Amino acid sequence: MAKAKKRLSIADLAQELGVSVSTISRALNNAPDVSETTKAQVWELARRLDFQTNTLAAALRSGRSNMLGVVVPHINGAFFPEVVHGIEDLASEAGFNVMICQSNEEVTREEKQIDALLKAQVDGVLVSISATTHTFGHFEKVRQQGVPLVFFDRMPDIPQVCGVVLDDYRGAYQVMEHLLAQGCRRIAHLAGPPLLNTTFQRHRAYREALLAHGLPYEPHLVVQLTESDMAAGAAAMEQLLQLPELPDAVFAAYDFPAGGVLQVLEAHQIRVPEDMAVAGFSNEPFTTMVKPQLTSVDQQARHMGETAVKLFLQMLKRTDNYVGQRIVLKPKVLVRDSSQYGRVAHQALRLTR
Amino acid sequence: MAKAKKRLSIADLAQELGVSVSTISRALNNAPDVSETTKAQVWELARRLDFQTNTLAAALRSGRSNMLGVVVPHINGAFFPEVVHGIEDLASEAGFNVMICQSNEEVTREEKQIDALLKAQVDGVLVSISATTHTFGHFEKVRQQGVPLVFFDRMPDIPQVCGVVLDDYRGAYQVMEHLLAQGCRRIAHLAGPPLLNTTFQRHRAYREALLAHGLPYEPHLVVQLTESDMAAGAAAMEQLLQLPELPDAVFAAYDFPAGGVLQVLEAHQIRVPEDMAVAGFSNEPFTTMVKPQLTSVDQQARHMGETAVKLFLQMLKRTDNYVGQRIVLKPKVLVRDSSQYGRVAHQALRLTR
DNA sequence: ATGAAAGCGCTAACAG
DNA sequence: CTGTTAGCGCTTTCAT
Repeated sequence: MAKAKKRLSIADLAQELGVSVSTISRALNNAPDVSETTKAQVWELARRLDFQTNTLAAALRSGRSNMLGVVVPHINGAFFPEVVHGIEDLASEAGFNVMICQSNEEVTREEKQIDALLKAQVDGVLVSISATTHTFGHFEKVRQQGVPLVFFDRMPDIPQVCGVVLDDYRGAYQVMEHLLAQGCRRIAHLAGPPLLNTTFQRHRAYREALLAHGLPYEPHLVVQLTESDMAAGAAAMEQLLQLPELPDAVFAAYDFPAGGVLQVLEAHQIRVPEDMAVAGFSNEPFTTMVKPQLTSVDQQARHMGETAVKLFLQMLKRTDNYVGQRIVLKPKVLVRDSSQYGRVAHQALRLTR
Repeated sequence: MAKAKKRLSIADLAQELGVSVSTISRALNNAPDVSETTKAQVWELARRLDFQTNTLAAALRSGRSNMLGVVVPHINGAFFPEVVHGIEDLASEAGFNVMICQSNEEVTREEKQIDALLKAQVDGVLVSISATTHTFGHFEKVRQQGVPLVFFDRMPDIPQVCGVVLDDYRGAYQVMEHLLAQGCRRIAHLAGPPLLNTTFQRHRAYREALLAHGLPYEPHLVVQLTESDMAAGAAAMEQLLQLPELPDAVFAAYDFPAGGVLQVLEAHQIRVPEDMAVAGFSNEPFTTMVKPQLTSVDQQARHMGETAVKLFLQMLKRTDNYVGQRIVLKPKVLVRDSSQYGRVAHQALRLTR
């Protein structure tokens, strides 16, 4: 195996072509003030020698790295991967390389990741905060360094943030209206982290929809999930089954717990949706694979990712202290058999909230 | 909003403390030859001023970036995210930052990602190749630059590669033995990309298990999947249903297609496993949420990720032309209701192949 | 249209 | 134990 050869630098190309390094640099960057002939020569030589410009050096000198940092809480399930897809598509189109980091739902890790990104001199940071993020100093730091900061889906509750979110309230409210329209009157809720905007809104919609329909908000019908996986949903359902009076519907803040609910109900031979309707949130692919298929809410993942990048590009163009906008995407409720009596073909809910 | 202040450099710290930059550098890097007192002073000052060492400059100068590049075909499903978790855990423990890239199952993208990683001067590259990777020049380039290269799960068929894979053959063979033991005699196979080592081995095991049991290998019972999602599995099953004589079992190379199979069978009111047994591969979480629960094979995702990092660390320590080893992990067959008549509590298969 | 030269912020000899 | 110094490879004025 060949010993690590010294990589060539633009100086090598310069020497080879008998021009200066600056000419090489300009040619490689397609600067407007280089003659077409030299430019062609340089590119040809670079191609022939398989020259790779050292991005580190370029970034160090220019202050721009052409890298976009992305911090997500995790990449389980379909949502975040799909968002990341959207991000990558648009970002690479715009000439940026994307660096993905997982915070693992831990603030400390999130802080470290942000630090690492900043140190790597990324040109922008896109973040969906962790469930344990209740301090925001690390985000301030990003802004102080003049690095565009865009949030997506999960957004901190601080002023002047730029980002794109789903209208979680609306999505959840529509689910509730649907359940209520189906005749459910004792609806339980499996709630996500109360400090996340997303699950907070879903919970709020749950509550307000009940009240708007003259039903009481009963705290013992609300179970706080500690995880967002199947097991957590199953545990929550077991807990609900201890109640003297059972709910007639369960609305979970995430799909996986809703899946756990279905399992427990089946084990207890409780029919869905006849005895109990079930709905989740996220439109995970598995929701159409379970029986009955799970009612859920589409979160526009891909669109969200693309929008985040667009916001970033906007910030990049504007002045230093431009504070971007906040975009809200419309959710799409997908009514399926787990909540639908009689399996009537059902149009998307038309809501007049 | 504050205007992007100039970030401080070690020169600033040096001036502040009245020492030289090299002392600062050494202190910050915990070099052994710095007095504890100065070291403490430096760290204290750095902390107080919230100094961030510029990794770009450090990497440019030292040639080491403390970054590990990871290229995966995608991050859908649970497998690759889990592997990535394993990688991140061990890598961050060893002081490396992980940069995740998706090839999207496209060689061209894979090549670009590798180039980008190389340009960013990563200290190592961990790759699971795309389904369309049939040329390997980009991997050669990695080696030529002396950058440790480790494959995981999907590995190119070239000599002297270092990596960690699952014993896909064994896993698939065990599934087949299980199906045969259950009395299945006309087993269909939904095959993955024939040029990927993983799915190639699963297919080979399918074939050889049949032959070993005196059964014919019938090409029309093998459907080549074009995607690895539910829809592809559903389409494949519809195709199998056209056969004059139906199979009595379906072994899919991936879980999601197997899920699609279940759906189609249910739509056609074909009972599982009584009329047709079904098995997948990957042990996706949803496999325990469908009804009947899906027999599958655990791929040791986390362990695989950790092993890949260990291999990388080994290569880092060795000489330039050390070619790492190839590690094979044992799969674990998980027999569930989709293939198990009579729902007998079943131990993990004990195999004497 | 091209070249010369000054760094970006840091590390690593080498010298004390 | 600490300081001096020469770059890492590139971009970017400022000249020409």
